Amino acid sequence: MAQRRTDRVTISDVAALAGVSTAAVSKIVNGKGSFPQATRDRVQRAVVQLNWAPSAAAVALRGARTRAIGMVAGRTPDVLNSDPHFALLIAGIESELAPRDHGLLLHIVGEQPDAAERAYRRLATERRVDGVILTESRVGDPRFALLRGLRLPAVLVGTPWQSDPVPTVRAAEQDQGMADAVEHLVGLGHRRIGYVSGPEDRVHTGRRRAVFTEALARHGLSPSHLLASDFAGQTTGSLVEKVLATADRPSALVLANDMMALAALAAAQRTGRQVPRDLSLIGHDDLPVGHLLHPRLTTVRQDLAGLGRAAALSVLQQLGEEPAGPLPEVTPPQLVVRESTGPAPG
Amino acid sequence: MAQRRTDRVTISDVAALAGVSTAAVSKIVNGKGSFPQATRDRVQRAVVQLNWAPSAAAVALRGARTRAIGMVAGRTPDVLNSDPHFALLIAGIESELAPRDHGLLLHIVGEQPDAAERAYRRLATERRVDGVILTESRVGDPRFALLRGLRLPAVLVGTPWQSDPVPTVRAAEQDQGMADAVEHLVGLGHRRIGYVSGPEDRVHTGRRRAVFTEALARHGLSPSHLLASDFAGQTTGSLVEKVLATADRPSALVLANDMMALAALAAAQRTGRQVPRDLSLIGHDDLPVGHLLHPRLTTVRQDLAGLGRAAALSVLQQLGEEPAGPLPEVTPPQLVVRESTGPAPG
DNA sequence: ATGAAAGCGCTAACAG
DNA sequence: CTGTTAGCGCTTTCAT
Repeated sequence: MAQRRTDRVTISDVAALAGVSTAAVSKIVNGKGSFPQATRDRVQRAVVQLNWAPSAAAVALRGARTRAIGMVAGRTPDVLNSDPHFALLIAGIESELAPRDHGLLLHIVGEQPDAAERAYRRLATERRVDGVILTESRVGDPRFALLRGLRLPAVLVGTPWQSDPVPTVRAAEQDQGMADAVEHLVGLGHRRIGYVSGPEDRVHTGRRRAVFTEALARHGLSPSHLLASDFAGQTTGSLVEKVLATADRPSALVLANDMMALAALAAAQRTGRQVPRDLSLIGHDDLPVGHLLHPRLTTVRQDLAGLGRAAALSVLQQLGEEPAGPLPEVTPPQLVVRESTGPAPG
Repeated sequence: MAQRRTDRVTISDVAALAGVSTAAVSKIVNGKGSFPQATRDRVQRAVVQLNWAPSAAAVALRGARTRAIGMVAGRTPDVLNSDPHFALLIAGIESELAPRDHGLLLHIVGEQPDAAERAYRRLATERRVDGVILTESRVGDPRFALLRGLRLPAVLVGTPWQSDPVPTVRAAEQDQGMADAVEHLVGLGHRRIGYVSGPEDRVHTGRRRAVFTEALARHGLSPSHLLASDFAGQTTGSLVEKVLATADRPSALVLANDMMALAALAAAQRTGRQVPRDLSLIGHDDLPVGHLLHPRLTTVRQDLAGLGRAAALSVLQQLGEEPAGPLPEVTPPQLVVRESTGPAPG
């Protein structure tokens, strides 16, 4: 009796144990043909007993589907870390991929533009993934063209740079949250309201600032300050410290994300201001950290997990893995009033 | 002339264009045989022109190597988010995998124990990855046995539960940071020092608490409080608020990570205490957020990126993808004194 | 209803 | 030095 290598159990081992052909095993496991219950049971038992599962490589080679989705984060570790919205997004993505037996192949590359491009290119040419999820839409984003050339299905989470070059998932009423934030502040009597934006190359940066400005304009107001920061909390901190030291300082500040708001809060405390007594603060995203601050952060909540779920489903639909149909609703950005906003001072 | 499908360029296309056999292409691309420069050039040109790269699936099927490493995070999205140390770790891992052309396949599953097990099992049986990186060593961790049964190479980042059941990467002098933290506090005159620990099922929880207690004992002191919290900042916040309301409250608190310290800081402020005047606080990990707080957080820095790098290299060595040899040094945990610690009150 | 056989794209033996 | 060939593990016609 021939001694097979004990490693690597294959479909043939299962077939042998069940006393059927490999073709039968394949069909039964994939629910294809129609077999007598007895046969099906024998095969199922053999599968379990041998702890067998089809080799992903063989399946991929055969059918050209890898059952993996790619994601490339073009950020330095540090910045990635200080903007934890990624984690929420990824969790949402995974929650749809996992039950459908798809994996998420993650690449964190530096900020050099060609590093990201190389990563996408390899994902495509090596056929490691069936599709990719794009985040952090940028001005003049070169990835759409690249991915199209690579014929790699993709979804963008967020606002595309120009026309819809690639399927996109985003919340309806995208701008309402920011508009509400401004209303809230104005309603509290604030007149000197500033905005601290993130990196200029992000598409949403310009957009949110525009919404902010327009919302103020509806009250005959204009921004007291338009500060350009980045995602590094340090920058925001020193920027805000500087502004608070001036005579025409704002009584309220809206910031592009919660980590920046956290930095602003510290800056305020450092310069002896109290929040919200001397300065109101509104963040963006509603990251868990906002609850942990004192005062608790008023913020514009984004349904990051929902966006992740919708994005995953969207690629899956493009791949024909998921029946076409409307994507699940993503909850629109929504103002969550907590403790960091209050009446305008004196 | 036969019209090939325009899609999916394969090695045969390259071979045809270069006028050689597929074997020649394979060898030249992989630097195996020895060929005249002219041939090599023709092949290289064809590769570039066709934008070809070997199909990962075919290579994997052939060689049984997928060039991917797996990681399973058994956490709920929210908890994952509030403990961003993952991001730093992953960044470290990627920084070694990427240049060696390996991917990181990430699975975020819930906290149900069997979810993680299923994930590992599938990673192994479907042969989606060549090895895995384990984090968050737990008491009675069932993963070692599982992975061994699955014959899936693995490394653990952190302290194993018992004997070394699986290769492990960690810093030398693991306990020095915590010991220094206690020294620092005692040196500042603190006598009532408490510790707020994370989930009991983590191996490091008991260990760090023990080191804390021993370090105090060297000064004839014992912990004023030993609080058992979890990673949800909320829990820590209310725990700390409660303790601060008592008469025998601590004058200093050491916390199991920086997010918990952040929560403690807010709790202190909420109950009208000033840090560090009324209460000194020491965190753990040195996450970027610590810089952004006011006061800036004194913390025990962990070289998370270094751990990630070492872990990646360690699996790669097990796989024979990387020459055996000593792993890079991981910087030992180190006390970073900033502003959240000060002289004991009164 | 079930099995034999071809072939997905690649590489390692083996010929020439 | 270079090409032919076999086969990795699986699925899918096509026969039986």
